[in-house]
Amino acid sequence: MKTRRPLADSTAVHDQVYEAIRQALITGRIAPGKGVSLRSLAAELGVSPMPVRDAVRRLVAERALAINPANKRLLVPSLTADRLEQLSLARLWVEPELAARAAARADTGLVRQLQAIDADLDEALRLGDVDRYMAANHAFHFALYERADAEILLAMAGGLWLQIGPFMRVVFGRVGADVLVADRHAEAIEAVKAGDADGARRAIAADLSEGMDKMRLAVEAAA
Amino acid sequence: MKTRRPLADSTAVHDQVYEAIRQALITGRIAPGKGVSLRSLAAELGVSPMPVRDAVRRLVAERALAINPANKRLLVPSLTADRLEQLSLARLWVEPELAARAAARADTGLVRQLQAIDADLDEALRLGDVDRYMAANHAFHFALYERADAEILLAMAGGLWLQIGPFMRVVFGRVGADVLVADRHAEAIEAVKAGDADGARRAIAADLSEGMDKMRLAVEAAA
DNA sequence: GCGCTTGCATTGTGATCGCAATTCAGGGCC
DNA sequence: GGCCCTGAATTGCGATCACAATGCAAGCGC
Repeated sequence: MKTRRPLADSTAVHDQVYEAIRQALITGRIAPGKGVSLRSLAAELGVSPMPVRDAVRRLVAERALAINPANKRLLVPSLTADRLEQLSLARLWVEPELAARAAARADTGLVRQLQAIDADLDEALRLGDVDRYMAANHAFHFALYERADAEILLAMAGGLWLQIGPFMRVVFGRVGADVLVADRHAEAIEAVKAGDADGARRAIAADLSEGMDKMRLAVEAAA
Repeated sequence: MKTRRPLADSTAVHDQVYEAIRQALITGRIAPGKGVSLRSLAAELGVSPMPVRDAVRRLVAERALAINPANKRLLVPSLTADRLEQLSLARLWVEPELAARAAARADTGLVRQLQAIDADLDEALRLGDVDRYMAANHAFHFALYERADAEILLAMAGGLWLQIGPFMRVVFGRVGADVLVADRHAEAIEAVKAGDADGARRAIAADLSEGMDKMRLAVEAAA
């Protein structure tokens, strides 16, 4: 337990903690609205409260976690229609923009990479493996977005996905993953292959738009 | 030095530190590209390194500070044309959107508030008080945006202003504040008064667009 | 005189401790 | 039986210490 790690060779502990909590949030393992605590998280992850504090600060700054202003206690933000609407709007702006830039900078390597991820995604869908589907979907979008060479916009998109994560889990829990997909990815790949920026923008916008509509319905149904 | 504060009555220390560093960044008191350290900041602010760590984590998450990936040391992000372009794009999307929503929800109280701030802004301009001008400009925009009742978009706008802060200082250092203003604020106020969402959107978009163009020129001139 | 190396100062990270405040359960009182 | 009050446990915040690693500069060797 007390083994001191040589700090520089691998990622810092607070980064690992950050990733762990992030994944737990995205996959919905921590229920929205529920309260958490530094010490409980630390115990659960087998680390001291210190790196958890650092990770939590980051997550709060990214609005993936919230602080009850009265008692200053941590809690997972609740899923509201209002939040979803704002997140949808923001995603529908940034992500098509990133897709358009990426398409303009694409090469055959990217196309092959996207095709491979999309194949994996279809496989996950066929098997009904929700976790794998979500991972592949994330991988697909961000493999594309990274090519946009737009650090700030990319970070914005990452933050939005982090906040939208819990909503996705709600959708999958209600309607199943299969209804979510109406393959706009192939459309996007074609646009990328052709270097068609506007085509990629439209494909990604359509992809998001459909997904967010499903989430909206699921959230409304939950209320 | 060791006086323990009753924590609940006022804001926490790490929040005060956050605000202090934030202001220092926005007003350009810490030069971009320069390195800072937790202990030096702590000493400068007269607090222990601990709350500085918390504040810095937040600022890094908001990309107002950066970490040199090699030595993990802190530094103020440099001003590049690429960063400015992305920030401009993002601002030109969120802020007009916020303005439009605010205009739809406005009342006479907001109008009076905006008029008062704008008067203060003009006064600052007349006196050549750059700090006061920047504070008033910030106050004007966010008094409006807060009325949009869109927490997430508002936070996004806040993060963008924080990142754009150093650029503003560069502009003022080069061309002076007076050339920045071509009073779109009056135009915005009129739209708000009339509840004209699209008018407010256009006015704010024009305001930003002109300001960002000035910054672009200043940054290009610096290279 | 110049380059390299060694030693010290500084840096970020993590652990541990103390404090104030809130939360919650239990038990006594009416 | 229901209400309140009290005490223990939990929580977030801040301070201090320890440690590995990097940066920097003085001093040695050539």
